Amino acid sequence: MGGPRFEPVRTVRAYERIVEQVEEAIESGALRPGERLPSERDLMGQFSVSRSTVREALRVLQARGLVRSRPGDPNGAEVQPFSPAALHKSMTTLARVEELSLGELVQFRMVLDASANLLAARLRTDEQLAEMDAAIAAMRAAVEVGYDAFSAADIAFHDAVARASRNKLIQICTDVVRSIVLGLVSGKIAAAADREALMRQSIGHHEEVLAAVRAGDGPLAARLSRQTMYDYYVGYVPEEERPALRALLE
Amino acid sequence: MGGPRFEPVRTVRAYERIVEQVEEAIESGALRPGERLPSERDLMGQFSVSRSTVREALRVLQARGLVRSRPGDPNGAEVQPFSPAALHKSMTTLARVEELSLGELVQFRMVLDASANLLAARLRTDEQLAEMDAAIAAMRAAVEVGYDAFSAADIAFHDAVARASRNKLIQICTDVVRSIVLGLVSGKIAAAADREALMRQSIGHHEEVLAAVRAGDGPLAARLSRQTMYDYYVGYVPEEERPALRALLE
DNA sequence: CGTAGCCTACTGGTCCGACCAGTGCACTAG
DNA sequence: CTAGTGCACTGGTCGGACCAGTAGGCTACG
Repeated sequence: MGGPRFEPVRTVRAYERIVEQVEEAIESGALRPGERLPSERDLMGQFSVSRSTVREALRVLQARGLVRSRPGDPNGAEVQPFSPAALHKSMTTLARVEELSLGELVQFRMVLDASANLLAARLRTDEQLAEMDAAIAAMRAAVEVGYDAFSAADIAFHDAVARASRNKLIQICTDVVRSIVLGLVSGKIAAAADREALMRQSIGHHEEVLAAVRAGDGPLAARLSRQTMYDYYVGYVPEEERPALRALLE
Repeated sequence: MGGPRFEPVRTVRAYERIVEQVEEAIESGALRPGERLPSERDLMGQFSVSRSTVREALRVLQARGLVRSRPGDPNGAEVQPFSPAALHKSMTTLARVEELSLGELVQFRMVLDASANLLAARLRTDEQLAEMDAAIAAMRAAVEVGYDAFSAADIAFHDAVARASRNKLIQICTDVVRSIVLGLVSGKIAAAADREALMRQSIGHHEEVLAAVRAGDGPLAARLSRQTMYDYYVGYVPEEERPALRALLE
């Protein structure tokens, strides 16, 4: 006590510092999507490391979704536009190793979608309303075509609402969680005997939601959207998880 | 048209298949946290690839937070328990490259925290209520100590609420987004001249929220928690973003 | 003169062999 | 029985090598 407070030295791997530098360049905007990194052989000169080290750094950057390399490309790795792929990957991992239940996922979707509708009722433009109209029309047309087309139109509707919320975080999380949920249940829905009735019911619910959004009644839109999602998925959620879902419905 | 529909062949890198196999083993539970992978030199034998390839695969797995290697460790890489670190990383990247505004982040926290409170009002145990009581007591005690202690107690309160919601996704996303927000504003709060008044006001708000949770009034708890967060952060949100935040307040 | 096709100079993907600084464990000397 | 010392192994890094693939310039043909 009393002496100088030494901090434990942290050994930093060479490849980590390369990752940091490139990451900083990308996140600060010095490197924009579409631009190219120098070739691996150039980079080993610039960083004064071996190619193995450069490559390990590039692997990490690629795993984070920041760059992409293609064999034979005369240019170096390409800086990628942001995509939620990495977010999606880690959330999917989370869902598997933490054993996220379908109930939790659906509950989260109810929360996000309701919030998106609440905001959309306030902030939507007429153009976005038209997109939602078009999506519902597509849903109606898709009932005859098949579940895949219906699901695509359904997604388009929810995406339009999410965009109208003007919150990118809501948009992206909605997208990520939805794809995980659909990965779990889409097979079951497609195989359900009464799927046509389900689809028609869902369309009616979506129309009610849209009417509330159009009228600017955010709380109503939020409540209806929660109910819509509950009705659509409750059949696939185990009995014991349903009360937690219903807790969101008042 | 009419001929057999060929699919484009996707060349799969060797290291990717190693990643897939190890990932599968971990996510399926065949490899549990704390267990060790074989050494890199063993793995090159098992997968019939060179060590460089093994190492690139391990770098990817490490970037995803699934394993961790330590130089000198006589055992191989250690399988890690899930941590939201990877999720945090990709969301932080998202916040930077997509230029997520503080307004969007705070709005998202309002949504998550309100939902957590809504659920907590229904599902909380007496033990969790006690934790929330303790956290508020700590907040009160910390006003004299300093902002860091206050912030820690504040986090403890919100964590207790999130746990009481019994939704791991809400817990983790709350945690991740909160740390990003605090990274943006904690310096400003600590330097604010009227921070003591802000802290006292915040404590009062938290007490009201807790009372609603204790009474089982979910909608009230949700509304109060939104207001609490709004009041706490609105000073740091640009004027033009505030209407979107207020849209959540009715 | 225009174009089809080849050639070359690169790229990234993979392999090999080597060295170093650490770590844990068994063995040994006290 | 313990304290200390090697040793055998680890991951981190290096350098060189080869391969398959690509793009773009060059050539030769029409």
